[in-house]
Amino acid sequence: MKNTKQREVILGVIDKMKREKLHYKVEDVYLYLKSQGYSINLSTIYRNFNDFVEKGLLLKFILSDGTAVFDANVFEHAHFKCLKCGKIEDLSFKNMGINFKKETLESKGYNLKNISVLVEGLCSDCFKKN
Amino acid sequence: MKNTKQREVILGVIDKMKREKLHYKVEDVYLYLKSQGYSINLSTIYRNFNDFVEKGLLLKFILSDGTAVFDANVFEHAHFKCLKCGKIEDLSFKNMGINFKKETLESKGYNLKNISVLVEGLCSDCFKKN
DNA sequence: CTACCTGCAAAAGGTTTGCATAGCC
DNA sequence: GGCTATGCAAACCTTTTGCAGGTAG
Repeated sequence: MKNTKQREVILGVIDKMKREKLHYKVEDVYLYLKSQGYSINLSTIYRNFNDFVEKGLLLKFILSDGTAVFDANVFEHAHFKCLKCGKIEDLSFKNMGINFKKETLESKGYNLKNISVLVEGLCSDCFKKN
Repeated sequence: MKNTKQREVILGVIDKMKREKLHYKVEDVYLYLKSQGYSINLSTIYRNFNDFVEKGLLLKFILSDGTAVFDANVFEHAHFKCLKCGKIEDLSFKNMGINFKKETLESKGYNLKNISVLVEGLCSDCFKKN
């Protein structure tokens, strides 16, 4: 993997995502970079983010509308998405009452690769306004 | 909602899905109906299946490749998808160690609409062949 | 120099939509 | 007859891909 200017900038975004617990779609990354004065091609973002997912630096999950979201928190956890304001938050498995018994499947010969838990609804702000 | 020939046929598919625990994408429904001698437009399948989801007769979830899958089992449960053969199976929350503490979020003012749990990996058959 | 990256434009794949026609009720 | 549903084609959106040119090592 070569050190290109684009990759450097993208790694900066990933770092920001990690520090600020942000959940970005490719489009979000693109717009954010644009706002910072960088013009990086969408394909480049797609390629790099997907590469970083494979490398385990990022986690990718799919919303109910089918679009992909990237998360720099790669520790196993769940997500909440507000259907009104679009906000996405991390939820810990423990707090949500999830204690995955992987053995249940593994003892039957299954090989698990990834687990995705998505909770959708209204966040408290949006629910109040209803 | 009117009783059309197409709707009747589609309800038949949903009944079959329920009895045989099938998980169909729109394309699957289309091909199945074709194999049975029916030629129903894809749009019609999309519109009807989405209507039935809203009515609570079907459940819809999204795979990691972004495509939608319909399930006639609307009882809260998780799904396993084999990344090699594509097979989809139901998993009970209980067996998987999931005991959703909805109150955790509800007590904070959230209003939950749906919870989607997707486990992906290799089923035992495919894992053996690896 | 060579392999890998990027930008661009086009393609792909799934899903939705506008419109005219058909068919329940 | 009026209103809903369907078929068809086109539009949409996100994501992927082929290719030509650019750049790091």
